Amino acid sequence: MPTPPFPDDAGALPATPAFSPLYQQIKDLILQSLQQGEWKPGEAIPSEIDLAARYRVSQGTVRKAIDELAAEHLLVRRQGKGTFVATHAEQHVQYRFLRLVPDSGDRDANGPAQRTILECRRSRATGDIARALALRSGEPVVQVRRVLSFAGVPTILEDLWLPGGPFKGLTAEQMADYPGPTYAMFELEFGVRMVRAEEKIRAVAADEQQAALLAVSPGTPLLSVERIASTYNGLPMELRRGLYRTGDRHYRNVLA
Amino acid sequence: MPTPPFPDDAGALPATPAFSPLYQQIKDLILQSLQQGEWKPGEAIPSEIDLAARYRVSQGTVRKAIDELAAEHLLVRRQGKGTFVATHAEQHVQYRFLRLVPDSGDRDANGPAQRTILECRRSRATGDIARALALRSGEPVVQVRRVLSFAGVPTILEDLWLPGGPFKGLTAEQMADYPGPTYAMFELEFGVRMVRAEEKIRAVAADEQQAALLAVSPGTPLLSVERIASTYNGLPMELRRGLYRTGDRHYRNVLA
DNA sequence: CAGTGGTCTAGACCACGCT
DNA sequence: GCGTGGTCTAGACCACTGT
Repeated sequence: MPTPPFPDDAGALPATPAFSPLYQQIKDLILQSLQQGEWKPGEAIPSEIDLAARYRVSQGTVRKAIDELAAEHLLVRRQGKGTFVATHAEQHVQYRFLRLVPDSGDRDANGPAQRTILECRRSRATGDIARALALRSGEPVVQVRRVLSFAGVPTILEDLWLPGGPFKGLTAEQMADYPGPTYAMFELEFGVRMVRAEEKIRAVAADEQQAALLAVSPGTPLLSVERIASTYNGLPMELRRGLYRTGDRHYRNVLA
Repeated sequence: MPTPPFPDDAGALPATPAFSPLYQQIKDLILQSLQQGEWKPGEAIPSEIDLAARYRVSQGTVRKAIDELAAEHLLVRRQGKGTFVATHAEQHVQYRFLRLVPDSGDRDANGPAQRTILECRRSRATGDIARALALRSGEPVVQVRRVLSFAGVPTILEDLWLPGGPFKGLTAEQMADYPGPTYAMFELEFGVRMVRAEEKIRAVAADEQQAALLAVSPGTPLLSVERIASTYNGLPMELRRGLYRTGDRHYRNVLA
């Protein structure tokens, strides 16, 4: 199936050589299958040998493609068992996207966050929301406002905007009651897997309303975290604006 | 040279199998050469073929070791030229550790930062400084305070602590005058290459002195960024506490 | 035991950068 | 043209997981 990486057949010399290694083509094919839901989060994909046969390629080439996808956390290899589609529904990668940790470092000190849904309603995208979600102004979105508390202490105030199409039918109950990460619920209920995110972080002062919801004094410095999360194809599927109390917690980042 | 990955010779059954793949052993040997300065930042290391001969191993095994070191940004591969020791003295990786970017996104909008050194002196490690740098209380450190400005606007106020041994002789002039990243100067002048860093981020309010140095009103929310940077062997070689103005800039982070 | 991913090798050929 | 890293293959064997 994958064309061997020969120079183009047509006589016209291409401005871009458009050379793409075989393993890259295989990677794209696997990515396509993930995108189309041929293999769902948590499921095993076919063995390397099967994939090699399917794509008429050596096992080594498939291996290199899978290696890269595993490095990007789209797949997870498990020796002796197989290769699996990564999912947010795993104890072990639970907090891949939440960087706020207790100063003690012990993340599980006070268990999972309690969620309080303040609001969950359909609305229409304003200019900047639309821009962030690659929609047009006025297109339907789902808007959620919630507070996350740890050990009873309100710590994060978040607003979420989700594109109305893929998230049609999302309810406050779903947001509140699902046992596990919100992104795991998105996978299960809406078939949307968040794969990558970009965050912009600032320091801001709490206004009256924010202060009340987070039980701090107005003017308290808070971390403002704006996140755009995207799926396999790179299309943005969530805009999130959070305010983090950083009294006894901090945003942890590793530069490598 | 590298012992084949056979089970231990001794009869005692090991609690840890202590199995280490060949490429991992090669990786460690290369790392050791980097640590000992056999190849310096910016220089080329021997070709894969040479290394394969040196370690009595196939080229593929060396390749896998180098692949991982390149993924960790310790080495840089350049097709047709060779493999080089990574360095901070490169236009292209200039800002690998500075995550504060203009809201416009264009990092080079107002060129490199201007550095104002407020202080540069030898002192002795207090408890928490010592802990961060893996020293004992009272051991000598070099302490630097500086302001970074962009287009004339003071934006970052930083305190640096460096272990006194490796950084013996560091002067304010060196900190101020070196044309290029500070970490490049550390490589060149002190043979210390920063390889990894961990940051803890909080929101704080500017006090009187900080406000004056950053030309903002007291109480302005600022990003507090505490960084511990380490060398090849993982030993911490710098503690840095910065305060960032985030009026028209933000700390950018990618979650992948 | 069979099946999976993980390691190691050897060899052929390709793409790139330099001289 | 030569030397570098980059791709691709084929085959052997190891380590881990389940039956």
